[in-house]
Amino acid sequence: MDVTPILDSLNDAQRQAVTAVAGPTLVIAGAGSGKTRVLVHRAAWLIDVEGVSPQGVLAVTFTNKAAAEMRGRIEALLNIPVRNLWIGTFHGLAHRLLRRHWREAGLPQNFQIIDSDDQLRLIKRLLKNLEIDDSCWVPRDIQYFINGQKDEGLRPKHLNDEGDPSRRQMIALYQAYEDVCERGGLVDFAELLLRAHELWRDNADLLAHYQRRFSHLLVDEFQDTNAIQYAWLRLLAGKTGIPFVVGDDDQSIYRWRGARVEHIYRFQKDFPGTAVVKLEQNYRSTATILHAANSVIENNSSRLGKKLWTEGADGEPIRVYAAYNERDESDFIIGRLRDWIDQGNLRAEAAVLYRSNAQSRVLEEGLINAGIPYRVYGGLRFFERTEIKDALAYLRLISNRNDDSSFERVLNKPTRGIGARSADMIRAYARANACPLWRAAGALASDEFNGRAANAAHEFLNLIETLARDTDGLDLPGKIDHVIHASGLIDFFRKEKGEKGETRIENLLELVSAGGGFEPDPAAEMSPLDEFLSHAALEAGEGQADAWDDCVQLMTMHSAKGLEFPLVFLSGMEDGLFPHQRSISDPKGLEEERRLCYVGITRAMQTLYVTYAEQRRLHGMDSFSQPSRFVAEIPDQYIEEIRPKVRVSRPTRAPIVGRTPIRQGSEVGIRLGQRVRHKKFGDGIILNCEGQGAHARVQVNFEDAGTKWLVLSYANLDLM
DNA sequence: TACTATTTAATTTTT
DNA sequence: TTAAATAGTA
Repeated sequence: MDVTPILDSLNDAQRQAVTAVAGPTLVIAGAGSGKTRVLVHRAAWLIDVEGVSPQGVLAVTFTNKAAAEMRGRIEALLNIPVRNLWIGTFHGLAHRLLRRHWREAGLPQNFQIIDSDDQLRLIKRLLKNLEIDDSCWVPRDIQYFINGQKDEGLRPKHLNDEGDPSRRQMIALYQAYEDVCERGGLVDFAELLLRAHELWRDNADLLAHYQRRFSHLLVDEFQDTNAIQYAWLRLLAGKTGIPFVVGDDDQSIYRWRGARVEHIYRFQKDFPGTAVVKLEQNYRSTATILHAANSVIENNSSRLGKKLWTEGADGEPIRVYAAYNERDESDFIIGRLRDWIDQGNLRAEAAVLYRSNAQSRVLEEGLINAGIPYRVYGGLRFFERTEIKDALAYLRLISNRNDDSSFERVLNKPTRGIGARSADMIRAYARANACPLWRAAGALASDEFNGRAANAAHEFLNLIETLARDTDGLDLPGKIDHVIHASGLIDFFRKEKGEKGETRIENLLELVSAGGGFEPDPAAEMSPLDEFLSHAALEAGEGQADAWDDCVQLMTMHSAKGLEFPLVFLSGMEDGLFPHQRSISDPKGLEEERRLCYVGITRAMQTLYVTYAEQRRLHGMDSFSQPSRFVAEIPDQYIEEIRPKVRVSRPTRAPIVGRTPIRQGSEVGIRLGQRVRHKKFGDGIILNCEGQGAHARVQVNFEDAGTKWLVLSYANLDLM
């Protein structure tokens, strides 16, 4: 057996990982250390050298993109298409299992997946139904609560209110939400994972079957697994399955989404005899950039510990620019981008990263003015557009009349005279009789509604029935085409003025061709339509098109994870913005921000600029800020400071040490997040600043007295 | 029912 | 500031 193609291109550590003996393996793969390569080559090694059947390998990732890339690369390496090899996202694989074993999972055969937007709407509707004030019970918070519990594997029955009435309410809402999903045959993202876990947990035979089948489990981005995903993996691994997990504890940036870095720390305990391989050699960045990254991340306490290094050159210093304000910052970045482009480089090889999406605005304005093409990552995706979701809702109703979520969405879209009043009555009836909206509408239409409303309701019910009948024999694109026309959606959007309606219609037509291009799995135990609908929920499509154009890349640091660019700008590096205000006081939150910074720095291959603004217009008010503490964590020797050419003279701010009283009429020591004491209101935190000199005001959130705006020169605040 | 005024709040995002 | 959601009006 010639193993050259599999091992040739690997370094020692990578080779050690790829050829690890058949036992649990934990690969700590630093940024740019060839993580995917190791995973791909490991799969090839198992199949080609160890003689493991492709059937016996399960590879799990977080994104569809990663899954597709892995499959492609494995096939390229082995030079054969590997069917039977299960590669997919956690959600995709869970979905596959649930479709296959819907009975055991306690689901209807035609269950449908709802995305987070559907979920939120469903919760809002639920609150309205139960007549709960949604200003008191914020739908988003409830959604967060429900998903958080599911991520931990907890059902309402597992939860205890601990005597806390608000918690009791949350649990009750969770239960009510579950009931609605159950009735409508709806499954949300977290539910996919939870159900798949319960499926195995409660069906020993089934579990045994899959345990026998999958001898090797390959896991990507292991640091991002949540409790239920990890539990699912451990169930599958059982006593004999061999997990091979790859991750980087320093790049864990999704704690707020349920990801638990701790899994990477406890892996060795859960799987005794684990071989640990560290990949620290970096093939992406200059030594200077790596030194900077290492220095920053060293400030985190809980780490496995790892130091990136390269055989490459030191490269350029990291350039730090202290801008006067956000406009100045943007001008500076654009100037450098210009130079870059003028030197004959590709625009697409430059990326401007920021902490939060709102920061893209100023940059975009500047880029437009400068006539530099750019692309912002992370917009609305195809299957998330309203018009597409409307069309999908019709299709879902055709497949399942009990889908309340879809029913509600299109009941009066286009308007057909079913106003808020009629809709309320339908909801009330459905609630009183614990039946789907569909049945409620039918009952009311032929019974209680007066002429006009009854007509409208009948019209809607008939429309759906007719659509179902008329599309019965059609193929998928035919069905979609018929539905978007016959439902009146096309006409509805045609009336929308401006270009908007036109785009919407184009998108709807695009949906038809998406249906045409969709290849249903012949082995699937469901209709191509249902399969397409699931696919739409599970794979929302590309964010923004034009990826092939040569554009400067604008994105958040989160979305930059996994990418690399020769030229990178980290913008808005200010305390309060990054680290973000909301994470700053929580040590765990701060460490995660620091990891995010580490991710940001390690995106850069050759040139890295770090910029911050001393003054920034935030939420319509000017505020002052200090450079991000992360900037100070980069040793001076790697930094070259660039000062603005023209400085507007303004008071300098002294470093804050101890309790410095604020001098009248000056903003010395003021920064967002600063703790202050007021003689009447007590202790608080500065949220915002405005104006200068005698007019300077600050907004302070007092622990007891709430949030107040104070004029600095009168307030006599003490810094804490 | 559609349009307009007002209020409110303001990370990060994939499935 | 501004986007989105809600309330009010024609």
